[in-house]
Amino acid sequence: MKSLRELIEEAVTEALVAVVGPEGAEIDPLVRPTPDPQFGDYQSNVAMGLAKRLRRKPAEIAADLVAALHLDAVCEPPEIAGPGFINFRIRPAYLSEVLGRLQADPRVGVPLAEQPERTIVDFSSPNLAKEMHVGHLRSTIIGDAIARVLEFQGQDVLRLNHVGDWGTQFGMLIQHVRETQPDVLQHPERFRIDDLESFYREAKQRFDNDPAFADAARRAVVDLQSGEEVANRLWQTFCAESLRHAHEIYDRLDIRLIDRGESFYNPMLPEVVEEFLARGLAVEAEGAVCIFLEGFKNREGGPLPVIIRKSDGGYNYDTTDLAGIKHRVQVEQARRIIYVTDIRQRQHFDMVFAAARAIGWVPEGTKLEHVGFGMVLGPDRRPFKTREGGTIKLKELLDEAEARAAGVVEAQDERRRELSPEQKAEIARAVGLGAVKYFDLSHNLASDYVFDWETMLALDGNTAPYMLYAYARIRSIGRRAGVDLDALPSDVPLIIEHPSEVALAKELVQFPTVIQQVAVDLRPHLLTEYLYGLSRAFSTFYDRERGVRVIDAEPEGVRLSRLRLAEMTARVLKLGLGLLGINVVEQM
RNA sequence: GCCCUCGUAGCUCAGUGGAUAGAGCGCGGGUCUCCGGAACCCGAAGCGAAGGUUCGAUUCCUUUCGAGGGCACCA
Repeated sequence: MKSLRELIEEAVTEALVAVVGPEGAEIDPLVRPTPDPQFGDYQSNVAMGLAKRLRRKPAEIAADLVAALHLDAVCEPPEIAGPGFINFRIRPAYLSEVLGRLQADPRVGVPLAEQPERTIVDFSSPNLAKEMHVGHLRSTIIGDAIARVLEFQGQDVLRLNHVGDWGTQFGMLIQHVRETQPDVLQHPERFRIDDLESFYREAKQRFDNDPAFADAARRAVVDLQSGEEVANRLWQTFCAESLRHAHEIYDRLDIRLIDRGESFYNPMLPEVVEEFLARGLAVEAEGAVCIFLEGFKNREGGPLPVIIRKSDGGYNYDTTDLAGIKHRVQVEQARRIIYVTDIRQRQHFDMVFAAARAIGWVPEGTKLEHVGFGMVLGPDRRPFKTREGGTIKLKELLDEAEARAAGVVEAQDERRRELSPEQKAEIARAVGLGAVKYFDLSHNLASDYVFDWETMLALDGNTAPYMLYAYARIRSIGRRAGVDLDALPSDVPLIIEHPSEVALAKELVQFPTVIQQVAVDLRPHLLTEYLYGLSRAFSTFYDRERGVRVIDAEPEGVRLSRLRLAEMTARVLKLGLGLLGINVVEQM
């Protein structure tokens, strides 16, 4: 189904053809939402730009366009305002017709992809040598939300956890453990993530301060690569325990991921280098195999290469990522590959994408996209750390979120004292985890944000507690009205008359457009903005001064219509929050 | 030095080549005998700066100031 905006765009384009001739079809009709409801819902700004070209006054052109428009079923007669704006106001009758079609649709108008697009979302991707920490939060949350939106569209999504399970850090760990913890080899089952964390710290310190150990660590990497048994057993133990730990976090966050670490691509690395060399796209420079691409410069202004084989013969993440692209395109048949990492890696991905395209691995129309996000900052506006300067473990952060949320729930409950301890715990979990996710997703991707418990757990404003409360309260309307909102007839005649009903209806019909936009732009905060706006529209609808009666509305037809509007609002909230990875609760 | 991201209200954040730049918190004032006030209404207060393109720029371009980040064998 076409969106309102598309309908108007098509009509304006048709009018343009009528007014200026066939080339009118090529003109952007410049249809936009209006900045102010007094100007209607949409406006076309095309007349102003045409004035010079046609040597006529914009208002006259606008008048001709309006005369040629056929939108009677959708809009009130368009008005010309200001220097030549054409203003469109959607007819309430049209809104109720559209909503009437959506009320029986569990997808609320979001179309299912006719031709699912094979899509890979590469996200979370922790380094397996360490416990998951706050640095992994954003990729995990954002990647999951993006995957959920694309899955809801019916795309064929593969969620890949490109874990760091290879490289020098494992050499350090292996060597350190081999020297100091013979026990681990005998009893790998006793080995826990906490041990890994402290081993890593110790190993890192030795690596930085003891050249002999550093050498041994590098040799341990060689052992690992050459299949030496002890090194490999240790490596497998580390990886297994790390992944077990990571999936505890994922389960808690309700996130599914397929682990496919860097080591998966190891066998493909030599041929990546060979292929670039054979095609003449890579050359040896300073002992390393480099791809020099147009437009990338180093600090001295010289060329900046993609290094695919180091001078010591080893491979790095450029090589692995290139192998990854090749595999994902050729074996996985991906048509869209989305990398969710922090924005500092933007240049790396720009270069790797360019290299992959240069060698022809990426067919026309296949999209490689980097979703880069900003840092999580502490109250001091520095990268978020513990008071002692250590990293903040994800597990502890989630624990604290739930504990703090429990306090919020308790304070709410004091007004009513009707929730059981189990209910409170469930609500605290939903609110706490929801708060962390929602706060993250509601920020513009590229900007850093300050991690602030108070703001994210506030009951007012654009927060998870507010949204969850909004949902719970609407559900309670059903209970109080003695109606099962989920069992309303699927063809309730919708009466959209009061301004607050019109405003709410306009919000509801926008849902498919917003989902579409998030899927294209990969910006989850567009969805949080929308859901917040929807909640506010409902708030006005339900307000005793500005809104309408609902539970006790008369006659029955009006009451049913308004209950349906409430139900649809709840449904969109639940669906929308669900696409952000946030679970709702029926009571709060 | 080059490149990237970003500078919007006291604070935390949205936003658009178009008509008067929006929320939340905080602040000042007011309303409703309140379907669970997630109340509601009014008000003060802002596009870092300067140029340019444009009928129109907060948005695009240039310069400049400021913040953070990246810049050859870590990922």
